[in-house]
Amino acid sequence: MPELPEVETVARGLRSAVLGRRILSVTLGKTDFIDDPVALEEHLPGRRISGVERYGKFMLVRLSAPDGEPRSRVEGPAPRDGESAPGALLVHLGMTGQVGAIAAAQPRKKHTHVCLLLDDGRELRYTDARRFGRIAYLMEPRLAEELTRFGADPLEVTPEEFAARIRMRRARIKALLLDQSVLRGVGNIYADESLWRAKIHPARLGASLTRKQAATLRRTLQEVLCKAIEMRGSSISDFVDAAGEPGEYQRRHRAYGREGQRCYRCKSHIRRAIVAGRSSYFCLQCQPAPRGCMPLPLPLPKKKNAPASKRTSTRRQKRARHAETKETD
DNA sequence: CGTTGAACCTGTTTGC
DNA sequence: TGCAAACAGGTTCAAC
Repeated sequence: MPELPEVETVARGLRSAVLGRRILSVTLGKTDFIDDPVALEEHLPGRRISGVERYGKFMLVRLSAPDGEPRSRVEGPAPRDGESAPGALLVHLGMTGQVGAIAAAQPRKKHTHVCLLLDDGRELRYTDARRFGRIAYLMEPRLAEELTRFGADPLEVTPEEFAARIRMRRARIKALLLDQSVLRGVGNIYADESLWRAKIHPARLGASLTRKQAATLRRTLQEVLCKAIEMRGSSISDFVDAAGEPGEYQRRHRAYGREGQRCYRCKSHIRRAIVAGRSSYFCLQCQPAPRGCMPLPLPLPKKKNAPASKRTSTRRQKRARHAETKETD
């Protein structure tokens, strides 16, 4: 789940927690999700954390130039000391990645695979049970390259550019929203939430959106993302920020994860279907399906003896979620 | 160009 | 009660 708002929340937390700290040493656990583990061990010790930025769902932990070594002037324009320079740690949280700084003496949680000992006695730790995340140490030529494959920042994109990126495409709008080369940072939750608010069905083709709909979608997407950042992200299962605190935006969800519950606008029931290969939640009433995808089927067949008629009857509720969907506008 | 499905990985939920 | 299949979802890649 870490999408743009969650990553932004973590990045902010990290900024206030470890900015300016020097890395003394590196300890690694499993490394199959790290581009070049040896590079971490070789290049991080001695460097200071000079900045933490978010780029889509990535965090960029900027590192100051190594300062033990007298940087030779002849090698070209050396970056001003201390400022973002030659290298950065690219961190993607995947789905279960967590980062935070705590006293080095504290026992490490299970699945902690990267520990950076800092000069204040704490450790910056990366924990990721599923290891869907990614960590890479990249130096400037390659870093910039790496970032070129991403699309526009959803919070910065102009109405014109947004429309251009969506309305010329024949792919489904849901697929486009999730495509990091179209927009960087949107994931399943905020795609569904913005589509619900814009009253657009996820299976619509990008090219089928009117200018007005594209404009509306851009606006609802930005509203949803901004509000989510304000509320420190959505904690569906295990997201926590850099301080270990969960977010609150899950209380504002109107579509995501609400299958079978009533639509906040029209009181019909929220449905779920697989669109663009992902579970998608929407209100068929508010978000009319495009022609020819009427009964967009679910993941589906469990048994073949089920009396095919009672798909609307028994709906087991998740009471765990009940308390969370309450609202406080 | 687009879509689909598999694979990666493991904790949690669901089903029998 | 217990075990196993299903699920979850970000990203990439192969296949159609």
